[in-house]
Amino acid sequence: MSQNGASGRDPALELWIVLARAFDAVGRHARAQVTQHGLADTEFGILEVLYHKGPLPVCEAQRRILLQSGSTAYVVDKLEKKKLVRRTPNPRDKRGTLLVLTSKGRALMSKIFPEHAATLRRAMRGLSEAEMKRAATLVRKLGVTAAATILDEIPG
Amino acid sequence: MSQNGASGRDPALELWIVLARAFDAVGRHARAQVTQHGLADTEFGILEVLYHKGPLPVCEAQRRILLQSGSTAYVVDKLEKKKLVRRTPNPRDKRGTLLVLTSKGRALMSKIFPEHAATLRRAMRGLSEAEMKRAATLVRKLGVTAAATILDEIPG
DNA sequence: TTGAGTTTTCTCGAATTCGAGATAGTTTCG
DNA sequence: CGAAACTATCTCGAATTCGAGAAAACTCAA
Repeated sequence: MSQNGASGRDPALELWIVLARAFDAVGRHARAQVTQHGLADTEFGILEVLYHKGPLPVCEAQRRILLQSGSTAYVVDKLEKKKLVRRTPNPRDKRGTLLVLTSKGRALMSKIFPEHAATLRRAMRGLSEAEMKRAATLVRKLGVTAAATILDEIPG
Repeated sequence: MSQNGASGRDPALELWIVLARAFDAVGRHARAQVTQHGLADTEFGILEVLYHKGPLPVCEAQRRILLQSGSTAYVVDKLEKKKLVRRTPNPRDKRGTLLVLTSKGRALMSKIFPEHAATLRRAMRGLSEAEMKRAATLVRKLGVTAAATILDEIPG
């Protein structure tokens, strides 16, 4: 997303750079772990939502993993081929499709997820719990307000 | 990178999710701005380092934009075709190549960069300056320690 | 109820990124 | 010095992501 450079004295610029680096570094930990089990991080992302929330429409899962619809279809295809997820019609909305974890998928997640959580704790052990919470509060606020204004940019 | 879900009561998990969302949201602002000038964010990233640091070896620029070497070559090719950057031999190290901004590149950046900074300030106006600084301190610490332990993961 | 506007999902081609070499040059140190 | 290990860059094919439609279904106000 562009990092770098003469961040200098602009707090926004500096936060942006720092955010990108941290996201990248922590992401490498997460990716390395998940890859060991033959999953891409986006695949893991979908399995994780389903594991915790139960069956969901594709669009709902998509929102969580921050991919466009085309990419999501691609990832779901892969999960279906691996028999980790099944597409079923959505009775509530005939446009939609429900994603359901197969028992194979659930078994895999119950093995992987605890490892995943441990990996993240390890990756973040530079911060105390209190610091993590303070960081999360600030960064959440940042994300929420930034997301709320995305379309006000060069609007019409 | 996988976001989502039952973050629940694990501060590390929660911070990870929040980080991903914020990075995505702010990134959309940045990308939208830069795209208006016909640049991809990775292209902008390289121009920005050169703009602020002067000529640099490819590998140096690469470190800043968080891409692999193959992707970096691809991006530099595009910048060269657009006459924004020139590859020149590196007298210090005959393996390497120096990237130099052309005058066209410098002119472009002197126009775009201030806008870019303004865009980021706007994207982040949900936080006060003091909050940005506190966030940056925490997130920097997170990034630095996470980066320092990447290879200790499932090592040998 | 009808139709304009929105939402969900998928397809497809193009753009981007990765990752594994290959090559050439550098460094280290016995 | 010379071998081994490392670094910088590029190439190339494969994997991934995007983005723009298209088709079907839903919403809701007049």
